[in-house]
Amino acid sequence: MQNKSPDRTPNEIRSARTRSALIGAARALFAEKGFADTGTPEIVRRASVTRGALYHHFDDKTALFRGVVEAEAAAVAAEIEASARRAVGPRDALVRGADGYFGAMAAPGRVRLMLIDAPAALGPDALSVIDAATGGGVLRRGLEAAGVDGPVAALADLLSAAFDRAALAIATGADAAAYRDAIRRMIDALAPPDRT
Amino acid sequence: MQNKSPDRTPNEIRSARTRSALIGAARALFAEKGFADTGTPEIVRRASVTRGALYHHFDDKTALFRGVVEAEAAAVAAEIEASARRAVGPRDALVRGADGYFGAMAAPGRVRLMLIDAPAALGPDALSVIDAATGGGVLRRGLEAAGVDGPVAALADLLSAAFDRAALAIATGADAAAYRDAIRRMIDALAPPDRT
DNA sequence: TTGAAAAACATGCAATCTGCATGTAGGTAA
DNA sequence: TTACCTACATGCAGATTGCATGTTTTTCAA
Repeated sequence: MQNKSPDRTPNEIRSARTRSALIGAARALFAEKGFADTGTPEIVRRASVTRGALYHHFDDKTALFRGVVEAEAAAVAAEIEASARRAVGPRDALVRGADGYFGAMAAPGRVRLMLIDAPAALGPDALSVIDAATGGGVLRRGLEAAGVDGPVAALADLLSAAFDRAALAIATGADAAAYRDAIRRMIDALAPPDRT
Repeated sequence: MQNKSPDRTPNEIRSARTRSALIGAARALFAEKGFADTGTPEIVRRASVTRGALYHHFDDKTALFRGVVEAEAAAVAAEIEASARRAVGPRDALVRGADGYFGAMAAPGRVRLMLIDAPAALGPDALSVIDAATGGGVLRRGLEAAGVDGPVAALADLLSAAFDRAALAIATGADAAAYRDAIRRMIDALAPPDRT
């Protein structure tokens, strides 16, 4: 991410530590018990911080959750791009990007955070903004690069929803192979293999 | 729905009235302000009922919400089946069913209730049960009837997710035509038109 | 018809939680 | 050193949830 430049002032270091402790504690508890069933007293207890510190760094409990989700989204996007970078062509990039996505979404609790609680707590618009800046954006560019015609933005959005549902299904114990196969089939249907 | 058979006992009538008033008031408020931001005092005020009556009929606030969502899901399923019934073949049934779905999801607040708040409040498993008994089930049978091979259950699930995302996008002001076109394209890709 | 039992509600309370307002300690800059 | 600012601590007010405990209708059998 960002290296701890040694010339940071003590206040900046303190703030970063507190913020990080809060994000970390909140991530763990939100992932385990859900956003609604986790109270701020429990979060600050786990972070070894007071509620005052929380409300100094974040507007409210939802803002803290937003911080958690943004960090998760950034991690997922990084893993997708890392996978896609190893691709040989645009269609291969889609397939490899999909692998990267599923690998990233296998992180414990991530499905609950990003796909279950985030839409309700942050609202669909805020979430789509985060998505566009991370996973959704690369998917759309991937479709365009693969030469898909038609309403590419809408197609990318729908395909993104299918990805999410697949990750959700796998996380809740469904047959992972079947869902990966189904996703592959969708990609093939939209971006014909013979095109690459 | 169900005709008021004249031989119902007064208690049954009273209970049904109270339940109905609660479901109706809750539906309106949950749709407008969301599940988390609606308190039970406000619900019972609108329903002209006391909180005691609420907790007599429902285990908790979440159970009331489940009642609302189940009613919504039943209404959506009914509209889908009504549309699909007019189809001439299995593939046409998919397309007409899609129209029915989008028509049903245009009901004010329904997207928020079913696609935003329900997953977080009821949990994905409870929601998938409701979905399987309503929209998801007909979609899967539709794909099977259309002769789709492969992991049909997974494909139906992913396609269902795409439908949901399209309804969400349209409800939040996206280009409806583009999303309907994208859905049509997905159906065409999975169930080739020449097959019918 | 009546009276006991059950169903359907009504009321009040205890435990929490959230957000903020106000107070304090440590850091910064002139 | 001093005045100010950032980062945090503490306490409080309002609201909410779920339940425990009354009260009022219905039911049903004698």
